[in-house]
Amino acid sequence: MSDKSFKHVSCHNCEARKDSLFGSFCDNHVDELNDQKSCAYYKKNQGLFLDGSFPRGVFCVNKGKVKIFTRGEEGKEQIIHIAGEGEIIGFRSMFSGDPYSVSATALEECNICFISKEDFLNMIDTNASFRNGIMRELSKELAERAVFITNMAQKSVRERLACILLILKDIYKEEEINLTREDLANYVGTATETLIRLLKDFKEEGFIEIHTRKLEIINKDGLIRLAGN
Amino acid sequence: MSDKSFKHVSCHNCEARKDSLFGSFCDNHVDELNDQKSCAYYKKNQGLFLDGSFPRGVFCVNKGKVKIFTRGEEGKEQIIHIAGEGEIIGFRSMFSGDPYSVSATALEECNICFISKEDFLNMIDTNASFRNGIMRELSKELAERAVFITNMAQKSVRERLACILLILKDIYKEEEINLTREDLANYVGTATETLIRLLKDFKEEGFIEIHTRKLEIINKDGLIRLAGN
DNA sequence: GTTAAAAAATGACTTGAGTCATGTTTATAT
DNA sequence: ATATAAACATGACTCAAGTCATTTTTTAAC
Repeated sequence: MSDKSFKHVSCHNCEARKDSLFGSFCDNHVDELNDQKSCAYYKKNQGLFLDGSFPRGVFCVNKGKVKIFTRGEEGKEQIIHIAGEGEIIGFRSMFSGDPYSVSATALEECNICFISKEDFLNMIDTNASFRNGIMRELSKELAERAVFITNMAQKSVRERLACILLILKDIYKEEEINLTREDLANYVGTATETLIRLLKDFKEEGFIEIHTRKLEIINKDGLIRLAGN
Repeated sequence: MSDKSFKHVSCHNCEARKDSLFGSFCDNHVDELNDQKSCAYYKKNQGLFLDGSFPRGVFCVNKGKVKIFTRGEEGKEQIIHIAGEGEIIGFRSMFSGDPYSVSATALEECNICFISKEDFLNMIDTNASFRNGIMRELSKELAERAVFITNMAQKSVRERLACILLILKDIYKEEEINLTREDLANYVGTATETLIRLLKDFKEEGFIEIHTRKLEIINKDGLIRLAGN
């Protein structure tokens, strides 16, 4: 699957690690982490794991973006989250014996490290502050998803698009948002055609600029007002 | 707020505890739990906690049902979960310093115990199997919410109602489902009028029986087929 | 038991957003 | 460079589900 020949990035000087859950590790723990992890290169659209398969460990994004999604009845994707640099992916499934409830796919060229289930659970057991970080993260995501559910249930597609663009802004930072219209539609929860029409509206209303496939937000405050939370 | 005079239910012979996260506690731990907890009676529509306030501990439902919900922009409730006997409520907010992201209100007369944050976190730190149970629970809910998001995004109101009725069937067991039309609508994510019309359809199609406010599912398989997952 | 208020129900009307068909542009592979 | 496929875009049409107004029934209060 993944190209294991990709050069090994050291955890010590991994920029992504700094503001990740591994960020507060002391030197000893970073040494250990560095020994345990393996590095891999993923090309665009390559899968990390699939809904229904059993997890063998967790992934940590060093570079690139990864979409986390489920599939509805007719196979239509629903994007739940887009993970960026420093995010640990797939640790939810470490604690139950259950298979993955979501799938993960690289959205662009990625460099992603892997830590085995055994090593990861050992860290959880022996490192209380890391464990607390993980629990805090689980709780935080639970809260985020409650908001997501409420938005889906109560907001119009237009409002939801504004919300999602703001979320993406935080993930892509100064980079331009680079998603297919279909992925964006599958995040907002709408039809691709509807999404395309709304993007055009947003452009005409001066909220965004469209550079072919890439999107740039030029009126963040306007979007915040539109999103309404 | 709550009537603290409600008789103290012992954790030792609490039926609800048996299949709760406290279920695997050894006698010593049950003793401790029993000493630490306080019992309270909640009347219908009484709040346990409010979105935005700071948690002082966790609640454990001994008897009754509790709705967990957020509020959208115009104050409209979105029910995220209905907690029944044996469920521990509000532990997500224990791990972050954040205020509650959801509110909780008794749907009927309830008997609910309370364990302080300090005691709860102490259990987490010292009892690894309890801690693992909590982490498993957090993960499980995260997976459930991913499914909920996907349903909201991709299913019709009719399909969603079928899903929610099946979820409620598991919570209410042999009891009849006893929610106002408004609460049901706020769970399905629709307008009260639409929900009422759909309930009528379901009745005419032989899926449910309506006994004034209470609902009885008489064709579970039919609903499963309709819900489509 | 009477009254007031809350919840449930129904009808009429409107519209946001989905579907389908088709055309155009932009990537990707050879 | 050229072909082929994938992604993007637009128009026309439909309908699920929302809103608003009003009535009926149920529940709770006095």
